[in-house]
Amino acid sequence: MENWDEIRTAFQVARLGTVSGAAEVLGVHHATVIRHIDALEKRLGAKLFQRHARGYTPTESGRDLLSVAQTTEEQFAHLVSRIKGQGETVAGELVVTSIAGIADLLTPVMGSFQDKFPDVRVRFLTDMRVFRLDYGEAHVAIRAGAGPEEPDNVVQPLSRIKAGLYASRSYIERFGRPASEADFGGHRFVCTDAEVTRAPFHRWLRATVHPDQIAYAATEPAALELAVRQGAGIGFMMSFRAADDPNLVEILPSRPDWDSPLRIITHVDLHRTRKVQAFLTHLKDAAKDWKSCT
Amino acid sequence: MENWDEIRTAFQVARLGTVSGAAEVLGVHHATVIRHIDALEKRLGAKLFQRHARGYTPTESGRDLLSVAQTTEEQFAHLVSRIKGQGETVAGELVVTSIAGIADLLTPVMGSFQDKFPDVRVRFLTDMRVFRLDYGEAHVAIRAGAGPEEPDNVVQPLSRIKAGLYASRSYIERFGRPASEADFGGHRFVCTDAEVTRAPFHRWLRATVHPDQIAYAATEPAALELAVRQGAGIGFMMSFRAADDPNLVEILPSRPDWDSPLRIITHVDLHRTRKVQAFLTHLKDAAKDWKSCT
DNA sequence: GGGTTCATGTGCACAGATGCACCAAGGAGC
DNA sequence: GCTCCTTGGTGCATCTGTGCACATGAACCC
Repeated sequence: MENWDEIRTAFQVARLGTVSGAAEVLGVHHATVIRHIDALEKRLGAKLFQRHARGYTPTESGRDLLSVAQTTEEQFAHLVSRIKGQGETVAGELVVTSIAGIADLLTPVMGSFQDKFPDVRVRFLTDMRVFRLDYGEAHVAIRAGAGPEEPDNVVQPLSRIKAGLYASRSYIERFGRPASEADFGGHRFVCTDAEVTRAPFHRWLRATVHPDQIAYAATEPAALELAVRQGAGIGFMMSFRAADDPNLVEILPSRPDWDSPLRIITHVDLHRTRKVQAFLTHLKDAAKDWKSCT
Repeated sequence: MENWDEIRTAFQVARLGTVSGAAEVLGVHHATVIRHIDALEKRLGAKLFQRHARGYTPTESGRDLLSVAQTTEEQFAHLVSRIKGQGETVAGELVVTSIAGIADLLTPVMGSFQDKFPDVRVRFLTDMRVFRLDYGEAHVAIRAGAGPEEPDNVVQPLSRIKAGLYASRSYIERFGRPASEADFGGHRFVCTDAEVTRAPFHRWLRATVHPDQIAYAATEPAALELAVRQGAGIGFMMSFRAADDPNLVEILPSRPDWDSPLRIITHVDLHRTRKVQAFLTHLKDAAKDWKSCT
């Protein structure tokens, strides 16, 4: 069955009983209504209406169409009101994606957001690959570093994640503690395995120490972190993750160029919706409390 | 929500994920699809799809539309198959109307028809007023006499209802039995009250006997019949109704010009359907068995 | 019974929707 | 890194569908 508009026209004729009445409701000329009915009946090969001087009386088929189209109209009306209201309410699915490293920071934010808006179902996706906002994979992405800013995306700065150079007490007991950058000779380091890394502190580390000094390399950030904690070498960690571990010693004072700027990225189509705006506001509020760690 | 076709277009885009695919399925140019989506989103004030190089990905609203339109398409498909098959099956409602006088004859016909086609719901309407086929009030009408044949109606002869001139034995005991038409003087007659009657035997009676001889007149055919049975006078009765009453005596041999020709009338739009045809065949078969009474 | 009103039906002119051609851009595969 | 292919986007010519005017017929009211 092609041409749903003709069904809609026939529906109004069946409901009102006259072509003229249907034409007025539909906002078209009554000639159009007649032509729609004629075309529909011709294609169906069956009469939907009995024509007479007082109007159109639906046949059995016409009454069948009436009841089906009646529910269709109601369904569509509900659909429209849902869609129109959808931008105005804070409900439904909210998909947030970020790098795995800051999941600790974001999870409580998600939780309190859901407390505030119970109708929201949060999906928090962390994966190695970068989720694509323009494919509709997520509403909001939180990313680090200065990534490519695609034209369809809205980018907002969130906060700066401070990274520090740490070593475990067990490492210091074995290899000593370098007093400064000049004292790095002979020390062992932990660094990401990837040659090209976007993290500024890892770029700094690769530029500063000799490649042979990198005793432990891994692709997984969590693995690197564990290596530092277990004394495999001196390495970078997020300050907020190292802060509560008394076994870790900060080797050098933190430098601003090690910081990773966090950015909030939303697709321009979704950025305007109240749901996304509510989450952005909530996220920025929560980020103020991160100051102690950044 | 006006313009159901745009919803249908959006449905196919959401289902297939690409504008080109939807255009092919819908049999239109892909530019048309784009314009439909744009118009729909503009009117809704919400994005239904995220556009990207690999196609259109439905948003939350788009997925909502998808599921609603999915069921709509299925409903319409069912509707179409019902309507297309409706002319081919013998089921649903069958509305038959006739004059009250032959309800005795028709009721068993209805019963056996329903036995043969259990899916048919029969409505047998008898009323003083003439039901109008062109208003869809009935599928089949059985009428007597030579009525007006409207252009939209299909008229078929059914059979002839024989009428006879009867008197009760009690009447004959009191007033004697006329041997012939010439012997009618001094006798009492029962006739319809209406000056203009379409029944041929009543026209004959009014033309034959003096008005003063009409001792009993009524508008209701059943009342006239009862009057004859009770001995109020000599009067016409349907032969099939008088045959099984031993108390009634036929005064004159039946004449062909007293017969009422029965006609089957159907609306031209409904005449072709299998349901009506099945009933007409069944009715004509049954009418052959009426021969004994006609 | 005649005028009035409201209904459907149809020829014609126009406009908005459609199709076409072409362009641009992003993946996929080599 | 290259080309090929698929997909979306847009200006322009065309055509189908729409609106208008008018005709026609039936029912209703005075």
